[in-house]
Amino acid sequence: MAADEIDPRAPEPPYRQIAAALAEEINRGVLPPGRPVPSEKELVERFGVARNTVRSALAVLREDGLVFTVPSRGTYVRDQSVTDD
Amino acid sequence: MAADEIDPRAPEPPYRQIAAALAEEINRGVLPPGRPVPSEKELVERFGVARNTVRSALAVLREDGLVFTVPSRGTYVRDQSVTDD
DNA sequence: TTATATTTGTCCGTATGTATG
DNA sequence: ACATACATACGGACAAATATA
Repeated sequence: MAADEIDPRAPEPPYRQIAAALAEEINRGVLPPGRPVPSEKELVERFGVARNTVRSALAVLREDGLVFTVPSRGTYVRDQSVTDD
Repeated sequence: MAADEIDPRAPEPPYRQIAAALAEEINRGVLPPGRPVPSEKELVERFGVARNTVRSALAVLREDGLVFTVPSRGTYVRDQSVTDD
Protein backbone atom coordinates (compact mmCIF):
# COMPACT_ATOMS: atom_id res chain seq x y z
CA MET A 1 0.00 0.00 0.00
CA ALA A 2 0.93 3.59 -0.17
CA ALA A 3 -0.57 7.04 0.37
CA ASP A 4 0.49 7.91 3.91
CA GLU A 5 -2.49 9.94 5.06
CA ILE A 6 -2.18 12.91 2.75
CA ASP A 7 -5.35 14.93 2.41
CA PRO A 8 -5.44 17.03 -0.77
CA ARG A 9 -8.36 19.02 0.62
CA ALA A 10 -6.77 20.00 3.89
CA PRO A 11 -5.81 23.65 4.34
CA GLU A 12 -2.20 22.55 4.56
CA PRO A 13 -1.06 21.73 1.02
CA PRO A 14 0.24 18.21 0.39
CA TYR A 15 3.86 19.26 0.15
CA ARG A 16 3.68 20.75 3.64
CA GLN A 17 1.89 17.74 5.02
CA ILE A 18 4.65 15.57 3.64
CA ALA A 19 7.35 17.87 4.98
CA ALA A 20 5.71 17.75 8.40
CA ALA A 21 5.44 13.97 8.31
CA LEU A 22 9.10 13.57 7.43
CA ALA A 23 10.15 16.17 9.97
CA GLU A 24 8.40 14.19 12.66
CA GLU A 25 10.16 11.01 11.65
CA ILE A 26 13.44 12.85 11.85
CA ASN A 27 12.62 14.31 15.25
CA ARG A 28 11.55 10.94 16.53
CA GLY A 29 14.75 9.36 15.37
CA VAL A 30 13.04 7.07 12.92
CA LEU A 31 15.29 8.75 10.40
CA PRO A 32 18.59 9.19 12.24
CA PRO A 33 21.21 11.81 11.33
CA GLY A 34 23.49 10.87 8.47
CA ARG A 35 21.02 8.48 7.01
CA PRO A 36 19.42 9.14 3.66
CA VAL A 37 15.82 10.17 3.42
CA PRO A 38 13.81 7.80 1.21
CA SER A 39 14.35 8.51 -2.47
CA GLU A 40 12.00 10.78 -4.35
CA LYS A 41 10.59 7.77 -6.11
CA GLU A 42 9.84 6.04 -2.84
CA LEU A 43 8.25 9.14 -1.38
CA VAL A 44 6.15 9.51 -4.51
CA GLU A 45 4.78 6.00 -4.07
CA ARG A 46 4.42 6.29 -0.34
CA PHE A 47 2.48 9.52 -0.30
CA GLY A 48 0.74 9.10 -3.62
CA VAL A 49 1.80 12.45 -5.05
CA ALA A 50 3.86 13.72 -7.95
CA ARG A 51 7.62 14.13 -7.86
CA ASN A 52 7.39 17.88 -7.88
CA THR A 53 5.34 17.73 -4.73
CA VAL A 54 7.90 15.54 -3.03
CA ARG A 55 10.65 17.87 -4.14
CA SER A 56 8.80 20.83 -2.68
CA ALA A 57 8.54 18.99 0.61
CA LEU A 58 12.27 18.24 0.61
CA ALA A 59 12.95 21.90 -0.14
CA VAL A 60 11.06 22.83 3.01
CA LEU A 61 13.15 20.41 5.06
CA ARG A 62 16.32 21.89 3.59
CA GLU A 63 15.22 25.40 4.47
CA ASP A 64 14.45 24.22 7.97
CA GLY A 65 17.94 22.77 8.20
CA LEU A 66 16.68 19.27 8.82
CA VAL A 67 18.30 17.74 5.76
CA PHE A 68 20.87 18.48 3.11
CA THR A 69 21.01 17.27 -0.46
CA VAL A 70 24.00 15.96 -2.35
CA PRO A 71 23.40 16.23 -6.10
CA SER A 72 23.25 12.89 -7.83
CA ARG A 73 23.41 11.12 -4.50
CA GLY A 74 20.49 11.81 -2.28
CA THR A 75 19.06 13.80 0.61
CA TYR A 76 20.39 13.12 4.09
CA VAL A 77 19.33 13.87 7.63
CA ARG A 78 21.42 16.53 9.28
CA ASP A 79 22.97 16.32 12.69
CA GLN A 80 22.09 18.97 15.27
CA SER A 81 18.48 19.51 14.17
CA VAL A 82 17.65 21.29 17.40
CA THR A 83 14.09 21.58 16.10
CA ASP A 84 12.86 23.40 19.18
CA ASP A 85 9.65 21.86 20.35
CA MET B 1 8.64 40.89 -29.83
CA ALA B 2 9.32 38.53 -27.05
CA ALA B 3 12.01 36.16 -25.91
CA ASP B 4 14.51 38.50 -24.27
CA GLU B 5 17.74 36.78 -25.22
CA ILE B 6 17.34 33.56 -23.32
CA ASP B 7 19.63 30.78 -24.47
CA PRO B 8 18.35 27.33 -23.49
CA ARG B 9 21.76 25.84 -24.26
CA ALA B 10 23.87 28.19 -22.19
CA PRO B 11 25.58 26.74 -19.12
CA GLU B 12 23.42 29.03 -17.02
CA PRO B 13 19.92 27.55 -17.02
CA PRO B 14 17.11 29.78 -18.31
CA TYR B 15 15.65 30.46 -14.90
CA ARG B 16 18.97 31.91 -13.77
CA GLN B 17 19.38 33.94 -16.92
CA ILE B 18 15.95 35.43 -16.32
CA ALA B 19 16.72 36.12 -12.67
CA ALA B 20 19.92 37.86 -13.70
CA ALA B 21 18.14 39.95 -16.31
CA LEU B 22 15.52 41.10 -13.83
CA ALA B 23 18.11 41.72 -11.14
CA GLU B 24 19.93 44.03 -13.49
CA GLU B 25 16.79 45.99 -14.22
CA ILE B 26 16.25 46.37 -10.53
CA ASN B 27 19.81 47.49 -9.91
CA ARG B 28 19.62 49.96 -12.76
CA GLY B 29 16.47 51.45 -11.38
CA VAL B 30 14.39 50.45 -14.37
CA LEU B 31 12.30 48.65 -11.79
CA PRO B 32 12.28 50.98 -8.79
CA PRO B 33 11.58 49.85 -5.21
CA GLY B 34 7.94 49.43 -4.33
CA ARG B 35 6.94 48.88 -7.90
CA PRO B 36 5.58 45.55 -9.06
CA VAL B 37 7.66 43.30 -11.21
CA PRO B 38 5.82 42.27 -14.39
CA SER B 39 3.32 39.50 -13.73
CA GLU B 40 4.29 35.90 -14.27
CA LYS B 41 2.15 35.83 -17.37
CA GLU B 42 3.93 38.82 -18.83
CA LEU B 43 7.33 37.37 -18.03
CA VAL B 44 6.29 34.12 -19.69
CA GLU B 45 5.52 35.98 -22.89
CA ARG B 46 8.53 38.20 -22.68
CA PHE B 47 11.10 35.48 -22.14
CA GLY B 48 9.34 32.74 -24.04
CA VAL B 49 9.52 30.16 -21.27
CA ALA B 50 7.10 28.18 -19.16
CA ARG B 51 5.52 29.64 -16.07
CA ASN B 52 7.40 27.26 -13.83
CA THR B 53 10.63 28.66 -15.21
CA VAL B 54 9.55 32.21 -14.48
CA ARG B 55 8.55 31.20 -10.98
CA SER B 56 11.95 29.63 -10.40
CA ALA B 57 13.56 32.90 -11.47
CA LEU B 58 11.38 34.90 -9.09
CA ALA B 59 12.26 32.46 -6.30
CA VAL B 60 15.92 33.29 -6.87
CA LEU B 61 15.20 37.01 -6.60
CA ARG B 62 13.29 36.43 -3.39
CA GLU B 63 16.17 34.46 -1.91
CA ASP B 64 18.49 37.28 -2.88
CA GLY B 65 16.23 39.71 -1.11
CA LEU B 66 15.58 41.75 -4.23
CA VAL B 67 11.83 41.24 -4.27
CA PHE B 68 8.95 40.03 -2.16
CA THR B 69 5.72 38.42 -3.26
CA VAL B 70 2.20 39.08 -2.09
CA PRO B 71 -0.12 36.20 -2.97
CA SER B 72 -2.87 37.10 -5.40
CA ARG B 73 -1.29 40.51 -5.83
CA GLY B 74 2.11 40.33 -7.33
CA THR B 75 5.82 40.50 -6.76
CA TYR B 76 7.35 43.81 -5.76
CA VAL B 77 10.80 45.31 -5.73
CA ARG B 78 12.25 45.65 -2.26
CA ASP B 79 13.83 48.72 -0.84
CA GLN B 80 17.40 48.60 0.44
CA SER B 81 18.65 45.93 -1.99
CA VAL B 82 22.28 46.49 -1.10
CA THR B 83 23.17 43.91 -3.72
CA ASP B 84 26.89 44.16 -3.13
CA ASP B 85 28.59 43.51 -6.44
C1' DT C 1 -24.55 39.72 -3.96
C1' DT C 2 -22.85 38.13 -8.22
C1' DA C 3 -19.82 37.97 -11.98
C1' DT C 4 -15.49 38.49 -14.21
C1' DA C 5 -10.60 39.15 -14.77
C1' DT C 6 -6.07 38.99 -12.85
C1' DT C 7 -2.37 36.96 -10.23
C1' DT C 8 -0.18 33.82 -7.42
C1' DG C 9 -0.23 28.95 -5.27
C1' DT C 10 -0.21 24.26 -5.93
C1' DC C 11 -0.27 20.02 -8.41
C1' DC C 12 0.09 16.63 -12.14
C1' DG C 13 2.54 14.19 -15.96
C1' DT C 14 6.29 13.99 -18.92
C1' DA C 15 10.83 14.76 -20.85
C1' DT C 16 15.80 15.61 -21.06
C1' DG C 17 20.36 16.37 -19.03
C1' DT C 18 23.99 15.27 -15.82
C1' DA C 19 26.34 12.66 -12.38
C1' DT C 20 27.19 8.49 -9.84
C1' DG C 21 27.81 3.57 -9.14
C1' DA D 1 25.12 -0.28 -21.10
C1' DC D 2 22.08 0.21 -17.13
C1' DA D 3 19.85 1.82 -12.80
C1' DT D 4 19.39 5.48 -9.66
C1' DA D 5 18.97 10.31 -8.36
C1' DC D 6 18.80 15.10 -8.72
C1' DA D 7 18.26 19.55 -11.87
C1' DT D 8 15.80 21.77 -15.13
C1' DA D 9 12.10 22.52 -18.33
C1' DC D 10 7.68 22.06 -20.75
C1' DG D 11 2.52 22.15 -20.77
C1' DG D 12 -1.73 21.89 -18.61
C1' DA D 13 -5.05 22.18 -14.74
C1' DC D 14 -7.63 23.95 -10.80
C1' DA D 15 -7.91 26.65 -6.41
C1' DA D 16 -7.69 30.89 -3.67
C1' DA D 17 -7.27 35.69 -3.04
C1' DT D 18 -7.83 40.20 -4.88
C1' DA D 19 -9.79 43.88 -7.43
C1' DT D 20 -13.22 45.77 -10.17
C1' DA D 21 -17.77 46.20 -12.31
